[in-house]
Amino acid sequence: MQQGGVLPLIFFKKRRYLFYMSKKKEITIYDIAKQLNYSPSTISRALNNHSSISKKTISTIQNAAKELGYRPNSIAASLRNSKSNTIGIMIARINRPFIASLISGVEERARKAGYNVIISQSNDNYENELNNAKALYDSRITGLIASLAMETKDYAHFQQFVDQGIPIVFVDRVPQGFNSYLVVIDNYAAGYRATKHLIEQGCKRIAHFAGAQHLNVYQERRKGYEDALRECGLPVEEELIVRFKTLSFEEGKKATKKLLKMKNPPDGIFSANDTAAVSAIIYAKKHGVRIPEELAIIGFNDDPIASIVDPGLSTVTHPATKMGKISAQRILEHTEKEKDQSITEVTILNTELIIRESSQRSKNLTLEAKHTGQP
Amino acid sequence: MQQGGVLPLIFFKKRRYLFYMSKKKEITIYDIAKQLNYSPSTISRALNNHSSISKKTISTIQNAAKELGYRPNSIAASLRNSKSNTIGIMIARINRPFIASLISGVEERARKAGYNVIISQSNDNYENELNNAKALYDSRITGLIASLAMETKDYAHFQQFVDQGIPIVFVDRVPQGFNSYLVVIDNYAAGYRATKHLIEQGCKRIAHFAGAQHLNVYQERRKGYEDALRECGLPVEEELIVRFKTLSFEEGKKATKKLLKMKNPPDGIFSANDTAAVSAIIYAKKHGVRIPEELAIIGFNDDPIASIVDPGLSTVTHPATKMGKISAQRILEHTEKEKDQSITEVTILNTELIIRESSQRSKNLTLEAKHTGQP
DNA sequence: ATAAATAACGAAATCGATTGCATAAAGATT
DNA sequence: AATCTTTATGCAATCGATTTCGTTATTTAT
Repeated sequence: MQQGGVLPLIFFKKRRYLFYMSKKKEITIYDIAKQLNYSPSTISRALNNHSSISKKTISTIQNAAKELGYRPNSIAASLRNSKSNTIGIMIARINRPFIASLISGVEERARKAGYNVIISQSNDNYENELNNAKALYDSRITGLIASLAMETKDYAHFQQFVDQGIPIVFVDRVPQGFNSYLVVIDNYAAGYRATKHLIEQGCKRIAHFAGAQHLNVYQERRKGYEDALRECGLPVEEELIVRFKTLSFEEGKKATKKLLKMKNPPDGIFSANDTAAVSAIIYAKKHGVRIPEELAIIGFNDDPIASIVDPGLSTVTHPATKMGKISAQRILEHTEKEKDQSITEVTILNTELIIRESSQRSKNLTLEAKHTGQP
Repeated sequence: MQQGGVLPLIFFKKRRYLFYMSKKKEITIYDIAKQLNYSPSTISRALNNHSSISKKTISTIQNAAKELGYRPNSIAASLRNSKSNTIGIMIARINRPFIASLISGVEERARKAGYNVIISQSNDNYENELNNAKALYDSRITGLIASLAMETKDYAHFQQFVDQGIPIVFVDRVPQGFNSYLVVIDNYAAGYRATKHLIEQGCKRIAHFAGAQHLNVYQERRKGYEDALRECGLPVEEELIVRFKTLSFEEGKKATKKLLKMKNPPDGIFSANDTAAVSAIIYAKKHGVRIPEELAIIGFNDDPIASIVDPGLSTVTHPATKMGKISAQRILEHTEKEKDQSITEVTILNTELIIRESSQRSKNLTLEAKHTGQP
């Protein structure tokens, strides 16, 4: 749909003789050893500031290393140590705001500790997830950070990591009954609060855009929604719970259309993501339904579009970057302490309701508060 | 701003004895060799379908390998081959729609070829970029795909890759005068067309939100803008060219405010990105300026927010995913053919204007066309 | 002053896969 | 039958860093 053809141009520039001779020789600890008349063992130890090497020798060697342009070969070290200072990430899609921020957090924390980050995306396809698991395993990653593909219902492909003592951190979309680290938000509480908020705004018939129910995140959001209704004495009506496959823009439009056509249409929608919620706003607006007066809407994730759509979409913030950082942290700690993975440790992060105009019926927010932050 | 505290819970589950004994032993080619009474050489060759091994032996060995649960140790192979089947990515920030899609494209293409992808982000900081370059270099990546940090004006840290024959593909934000592969769009043409479009819509005083001018992308967009004006007999006025530092939402707001306050305010804006353009739409709307009638606006990138803001933002599409795929492809080809890098090969991708309501003065688009695709 | 302890460093094995060279056996050639 | 190929496989070195186990000096303790 976007982009067009490809116009390949070629510019020739002067060729440098160097390139045709050979690649510049890599300096190894053996080269340093020869140069300084030390053994490679000593060089290695000196470069790692080992205590058994005298300070003088250490500085001599480190200086020489710098002088010679020595660069450690981390692959060799990885082989010897049989681990690679690399954290693997398995997610469904990189180009989703939440995931991109998550990855960003992982990368930031990991790199600070001298780790590399390998990414792999499944496009929500189980088969891909399986292959990616193999590839990451074969790369001898130090730890795995994973958020399940939509299709994934079986977790056998994660066992290989456990068998090798490689820690796994599941984030957001997590499996059930699999020993690992979990980093999640309290989806139940968030769903509950979002729904409660709509009720407080006077909604009596609240619909729910529900995601695939075999995924913890969507199931829990729905449960929170239902319990909030029950607790406030409102009926849970099946016809108001729309089961989405992917919570896409298109699906959201269709769902909204169907809901608005009902003889007794809802006066509020809690959507399990922002994309569908925004499509509801746009569709409703287009068809003359006033938001939030006739239809109050709240989403989930606080994607950039939430603050841009008009009226601004109320939503639940997802501390994506922080989740990434914590996930990386779990791996690092685990590795440091050489813990085993026969325990499940759960980290639950707080979410926050962001109330914008799409659900605010009582008092009006100032216009200034409307578009905060930079999308 | 988002998220709150952390609630760490711990669930203990039954411990499995296995974990306390030892990690499951990894199967190597030596194990297979012993099992089948072949030499490791033969095992290695058989697993790689080497022609000098008989078909019978190959199938025997491959079956045994599967049976025993053999998993190749790619680190060992990397060491021996002194390259790692890994493509490194250096970008400013992962959580930008364009970049995330770019990475997605790289990952997809690379993984298909059995390559891993390591990411590193500089946060637009030169120092970080430098360190990331070192880290990636030390990881012995097969090739590098890089988009420059905002601060970067010196390219010496890329020379180490060249010296080792490691191909570099610069994408989008590319350096000048550095032998490498380039994958870019025609920013000049895009800027020209975007501006021309505004002129065709009747704009006489068109402002430009310009990005940092030492970066090719922003410089070229500006030049396209200026040449379009000149060609149509319109004056290029310095006071209408706003020099942004980061093209952020906040900056956009400030710039719009300033422009609208002028005694002779502009009737059109060509923004070098969507974020700033969207902020202009929102600010202008808020202050009663009619879009596009009084102020026509066009952005750049086609971020999701562009199709969500109301009125929809006209913009220039950036074939991000495709650029990523092509970049990966360049690395793969280079590696396959063992080319040298004393040539600069430029791939220029087409962009397309997407006309939405923010710039469409003459005929109205149908509402249906307004929100296409899923953001 | 002599045994004991410590400091500083080296030799060599190791991690696992790859590959140039050698070799043995079988087949082809004259 | 002797020579030459071809086919199929093994030997051993190699990639570069790490680490165990020694081996020397040198210092401390008795």
